[in-house]
Amino acid sequence: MIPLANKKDLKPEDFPSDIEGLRMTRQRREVLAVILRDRDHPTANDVFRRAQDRMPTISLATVYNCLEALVSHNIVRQVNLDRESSRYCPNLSDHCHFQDESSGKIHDVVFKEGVKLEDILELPKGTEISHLDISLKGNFGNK
Amino acid sequence: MIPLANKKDLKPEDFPSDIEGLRMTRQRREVLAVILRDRDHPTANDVFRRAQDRMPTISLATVYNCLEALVSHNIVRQVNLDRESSRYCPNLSDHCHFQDESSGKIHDVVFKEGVKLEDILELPKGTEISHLDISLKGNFGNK
DNA sequence: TTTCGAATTAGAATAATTCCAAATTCCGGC
DNA sequence: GCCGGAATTTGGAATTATTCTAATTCGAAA
Repeated sequence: MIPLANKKDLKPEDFPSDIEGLRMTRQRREVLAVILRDRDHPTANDVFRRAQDRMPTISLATVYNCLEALVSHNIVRQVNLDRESSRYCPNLSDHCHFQDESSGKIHDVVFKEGVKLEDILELPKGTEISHLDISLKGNFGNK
Repeated sequence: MIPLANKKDLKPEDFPSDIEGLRMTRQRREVLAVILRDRDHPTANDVFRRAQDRMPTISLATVYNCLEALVSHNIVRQVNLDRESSRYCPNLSDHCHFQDESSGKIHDVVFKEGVKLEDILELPKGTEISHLDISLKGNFGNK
């Protein structure tokens, strides 16, 4: 179900040649590897700089192309907080994002067991949800 | 608590000279009046075009300035969906946003009675939430 | 009425992202 | 292995929303 979620140390060249119907090119492997390795919700530009370590000729446009391909094939998730640049996240399970205001860092937060949207929101009957985005900002108590 | 939420038909010139500690200039009144009148979550540019009807000399920069002043004084709320331009909303009560994928229109959705965040999310004890954003995308069933 | 800080303005600047057209790579069939 | 068409990559230009800047205007208080 989340085939790649735990493959933190898989080398790019070991990825299968096709993931979720997406042909894995050299660049796409590299971009994906960066996102799986450093799970700190990097921006496109972060990914670009990191990918350059192993692939100095990769271009920013390609990073954007790869990210869009990976996102549209549900291999990685795009995270938007306010008007900041998009960030990318290899965690595909249902979760939301908490931004610590003192560090700016983003943490994944999961739902409590058994929570369903219909229990929380007044939605017209029959409403179909295709995307859900929850983001929080605040501070951890122990500070 | 939500002093302006229902003042749909208040004329700009009738606004008090100070709202939530913000001095109400001619331009700020006009911008606020537009947001209170048309509750369709306009973008800054929408607000600009509408404000020009009654105030042809207002500038886009001013609209941005006014919006930022109104938002930071908690008089209107800024709504960000994905990477689209920010939208503005006079509804200050706790609610979230549902974007109908077929029309693009945005609807307010409220929480069910008594729902609390701590009941829904696995948050480290003591976490303080300063901002919460929930947005949904999908379709109404009856279509 | 004068004054002074705040607000407004037009236009330039910025930043993230997308677009474009050319060059390269990939892959199946010969 | 070689060829052709399709997909991908690339650098740079273009776009878009928003912010910045510096000059001007406004407006409340003295």
